[in-house]
Amino acid sequence: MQHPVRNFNPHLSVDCVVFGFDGEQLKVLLIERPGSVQKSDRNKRYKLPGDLIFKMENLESAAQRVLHQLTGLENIFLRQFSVFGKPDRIPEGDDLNWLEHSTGVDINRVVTTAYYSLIRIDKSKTAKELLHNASWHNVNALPALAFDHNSIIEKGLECLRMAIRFEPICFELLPGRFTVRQIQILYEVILGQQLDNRNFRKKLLKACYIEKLDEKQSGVAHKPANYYKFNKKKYIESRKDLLYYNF
Amino acid sequence: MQHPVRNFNPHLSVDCVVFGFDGEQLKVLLIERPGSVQKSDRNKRYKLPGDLIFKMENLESAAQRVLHQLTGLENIFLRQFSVFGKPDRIPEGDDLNWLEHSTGVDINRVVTTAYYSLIRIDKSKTAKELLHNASWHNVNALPALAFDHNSIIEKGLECLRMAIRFEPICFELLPGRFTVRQIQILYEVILGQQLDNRNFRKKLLKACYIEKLDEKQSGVAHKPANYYKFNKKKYIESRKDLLYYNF
DNA sequence: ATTCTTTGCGTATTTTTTACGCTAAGTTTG
DNA sequence: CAAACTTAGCGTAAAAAATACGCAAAGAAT
Repeated sequence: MQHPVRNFNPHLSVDCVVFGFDGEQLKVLLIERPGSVQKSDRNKRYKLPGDLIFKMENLESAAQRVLHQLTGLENIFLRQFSVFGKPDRIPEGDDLNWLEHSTGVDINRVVTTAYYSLIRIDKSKTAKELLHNASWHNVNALPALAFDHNSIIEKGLECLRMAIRFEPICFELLPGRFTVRQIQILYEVILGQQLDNRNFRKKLLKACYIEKLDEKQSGVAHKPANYYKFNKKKYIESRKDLLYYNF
Repeated sequence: MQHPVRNFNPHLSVDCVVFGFDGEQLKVLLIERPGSVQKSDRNKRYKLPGDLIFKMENLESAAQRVLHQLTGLENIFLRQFSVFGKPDRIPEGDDLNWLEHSTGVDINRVVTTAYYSLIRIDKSKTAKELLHNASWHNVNALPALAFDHNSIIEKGLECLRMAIRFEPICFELLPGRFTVRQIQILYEVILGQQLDNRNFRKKLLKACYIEKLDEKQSGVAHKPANYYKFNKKKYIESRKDLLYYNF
């Protein structure tokens, strides 16, 4: 990823917290920094996928570019959730050295715009990910990361948690067809709380944009579940005049 | 506001969408740009309060600084809601000229971090605001603003609207003591919808952090209403274990 | 054949929301 | 000074949603 230096804006970057769901746990995609990392950094060899942006590039385009290079996917679900711009967020020393060395620019401070991204783990091209030393990590058991990337993930998770309470964006994490249980586990993992399966089912299926398919699971060691799919069009329509507030 | 140029980071700014509530309408605080604005800009002479940030300054501190200078208030309620960083967001021509002239720096692109801020209109020092050519404008009838500031306000309003659905931050817009009706009107203005006064009251007063005071209105042409206050401590406590999700 | 797990339908109870009716307490009007 | 007007604030009845469970059914595993 050594681009011609003159095209980069050395002050601006994007970082992506890429969430994935393997059916059991919520995962985050991390990059292992190559090469010149010294001893003191041994326990910080992972970082978020991200990059400086080109001089004439949109922030969101930069995020899409990073993710496309990493996973091969296009039009990934992305949501900007915060900016991290403390003057000292890239501490002097190894991290700064590494960054200056790999970009070839003197850096005063880098402000990074953070996005979270939801992808279907099975869709992303594992080969590509491996090419970039990327790997999936359980969001509840992350290593110490470079820069302030642990804080970024934490905040991203908080925003995701907030978001799924009011819009069913978690379908972005599931395959096109899914069972009720799959969604329930996903909700349980993100919210960090067990839910009653019968009540969850009732609540979910009341939504007009969850459509029952004519397909069933097979090969599972219990009664096979029906598959459903998410109808985005109906969802958007149903939100047209939603009023709601709480104290 | 002509600071010594060398202390500024010419690539980074903050802009604040300052909301206020006058009892009837939601207002936004706008600055009238002084001096050298040419004819073609006549209809864009207003902008959001904002500034470039100092080289070693935190983003949020910069926002607080801008608002302190403007209103005289400290510890203002601030929430970062978005970054605006399109390469062309400050169009060439008059706007860029104005900015380059007033900062004395060649600017490639300025990424601005946008905050919305909630203040009690009566608390802000009107004299200071006038000193900075600031004035309150009805959020539903804004003039054409400089740069992309109209979009910034629009997005800020959207975020505020989203936020008040789940946390009662709108108390930041009201005086320390208030009547049920005042809050209701505020909700109606922000949500853009009329609400039934009896049901609104029930819903509001069920919240344990709304405390009835021993004071009543006087001098109104109808039955005087009781005053209430918002107990922040109780609010925070009550949120400790709130689980909630919707489809 | 028995056990085990999850599915998926159902029921009963409580809580919340919604849609109103109506009296009370003040000011303003005539 | 009484009547009109306005918002406050309590209440009720019906509908909808949330909660807490029971339980039979469909498969795989033993």
